[in-house]
Amino acid sequence: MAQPRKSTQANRRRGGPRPGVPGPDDQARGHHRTRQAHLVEVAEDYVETIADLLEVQGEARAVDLARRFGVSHVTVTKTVSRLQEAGLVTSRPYRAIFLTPAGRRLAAKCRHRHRVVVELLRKLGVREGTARLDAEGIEHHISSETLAAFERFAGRPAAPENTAR
Amino acid sequence: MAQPRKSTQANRRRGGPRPGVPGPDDQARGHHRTRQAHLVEVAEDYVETIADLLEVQGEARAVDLARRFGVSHVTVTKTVSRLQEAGLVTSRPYRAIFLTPAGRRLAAKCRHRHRVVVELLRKLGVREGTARLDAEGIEHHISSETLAAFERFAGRPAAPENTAR
DNA sequence: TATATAATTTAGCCTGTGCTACACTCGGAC
DNA sequence: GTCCGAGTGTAGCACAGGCTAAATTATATA
Repeated sequence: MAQPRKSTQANRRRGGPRPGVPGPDDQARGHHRTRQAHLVEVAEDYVETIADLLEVQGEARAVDLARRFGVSHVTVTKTVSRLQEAGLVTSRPYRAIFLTPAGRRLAAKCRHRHRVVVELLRKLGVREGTARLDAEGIEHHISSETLAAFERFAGRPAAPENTAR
Repeated sequence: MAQPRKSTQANRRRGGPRPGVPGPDDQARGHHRTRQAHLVEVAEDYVETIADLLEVQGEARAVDLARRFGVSHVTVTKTVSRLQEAGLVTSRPYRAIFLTPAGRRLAAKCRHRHRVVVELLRKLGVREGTARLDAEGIEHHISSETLAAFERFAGRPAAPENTAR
């Protein structure tokens, strides 16, 4: 009932064999996004979508966002009020939702990043629809360094066969 | 106090001008990951890390996972018990955590995907450390089609100038 | 003007993921 | 054989982000 235990626990305690493990700390830094960063993702998705709606139909309503995100309007309302506290959007009772300057800045940044990701995927041969879908998930996890790399690649003559541009 | 409203609501009701909007439904499909898929992400992160630990030190303990993820052991315990219910891991009180066959399969898949993403980023000129960090976020959001595209690119003579391979 | 309908708000519930504090086991060392 | 400390478990809290149901408001139209 206590087979594979002995050695390892002692090892850990004495700082035993930890060959090529990434190391507890920098791994933690990477994964620490798990919770905190999720809030950022949500914020980014919202401001991006709100910006879209504002552009297309002049205003963004909770019900529009709910349809876009596939959630109930109640969920949207709660999230929007959090974003309002964060200073990204403005909303008054029974009125549409608009972006603050900070919200507009964030939206612009997200949009650009989103476009870059889509273009990269397209250049790699991913179909339009899939590219858009995947980009929505990927875009939130791209550092500025990676974004720059994507821009370099996407903004180029591209791969041999896709010379069509 | 009610300027930009009149027209738009009427428009929406009558199915008015919705120029190039992605359309409520397919957008929703894309964003619907927001909640449900987060569970998948967590599961993937856990099995991947557990697989790592098993390989390196023969067993995975809650405290190791907690250190890796930068969370408390309590959080790990709760998540692990959920994963156990999902049939991905096994764990007995005061004992180490192991993977079920399903967990091993998932871990293998994630690992491969992770490696592909890192390689792609490297080929695009992203530094090793950044590539690993970004890959952790990106890997959960790439479809099989995109994965295939990444593999094609990462496993090829690469771009014109990088003909070194 | 009155009313019907769509949108919004509010209240209340659930689950996931995080925490601290405290109790308990297990294994190794004395 | 006991005891100490690291690792685990449990209780209880907070908050994000889902939901339904019921009440309220705004707008367009009859």
